[in-house]
Amino acid sequence: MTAGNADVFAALASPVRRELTALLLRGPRSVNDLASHFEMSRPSVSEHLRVLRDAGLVSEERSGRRRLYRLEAEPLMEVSRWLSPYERFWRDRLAGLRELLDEEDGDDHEH
Amino acid sequence: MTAGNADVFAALASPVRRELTALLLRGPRSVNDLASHFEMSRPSVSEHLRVLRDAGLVSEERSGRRRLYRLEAEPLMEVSRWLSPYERFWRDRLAGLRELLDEEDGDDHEH
DNA sequence: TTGACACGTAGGAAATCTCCTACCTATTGT
DNA sequence: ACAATAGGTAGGAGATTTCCTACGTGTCAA
Repeated sequence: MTAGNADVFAALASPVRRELTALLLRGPRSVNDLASHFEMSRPSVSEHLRVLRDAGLVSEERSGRRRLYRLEAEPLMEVSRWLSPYERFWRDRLAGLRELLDEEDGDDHEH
Repeated sequence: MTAGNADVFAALASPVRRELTALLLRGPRSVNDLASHFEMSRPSVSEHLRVLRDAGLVSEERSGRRRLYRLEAEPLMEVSRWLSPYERFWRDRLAGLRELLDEEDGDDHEH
């Protein structure tokens, strides 16, 4: 029961929390370690970690007087599964664009 | 300059807005069409569309007195790019797990 | 045992989000 | 021209987020 109820997208909506997950990608870290990368107070970082934990994105392991936070894969896989129909969508879009560029030599393209 | 400044993750944080993008995956739709799928008032849907637009996730095309909203691929590709290092991460996790299951026949597994 | 350390929680202020009901403009059909 | 349609905007209420400073608890080291 590691809890994975709360909204993963909402958890990832905060840049701070995305930064936290990026740090945890390199391996488990303690709260102070994580907090040292931010201007924010340590308790605020703790609160962000709580949100990530409620979304199941991280788990904590008590190790002495420290707690190691560890990234969990499942919710991220969920995001990936959510994304996949859109992936198909943009592949079609790009295929269409490429087709158009191949047959015409138009010169009125943005980007 | 279709605008893509605002935070894509924040835009996708709302279930309503994810539902809107899902609807738009099937093709461009007018605001009333979209709004008919929700309990919410039409102006509220308009506001959600504005958030999606600010994130570049949708664009609008004026067609007579209606406006067709259309899903845009780029911000979703951005999400996919953000996700890819994590994809590698969970592949490693799953590989490690499989390895472990192959060599041991342990019986003390959660989940 | 006692002080220092690591961390969570409480409570609150300020900002932001989400929804509403008016209300306004633009376009279409008659 | 006029009524109906489509949809954006204003302003505001209530909920939620995000940050802070205290403060409490558990653990280690001397």
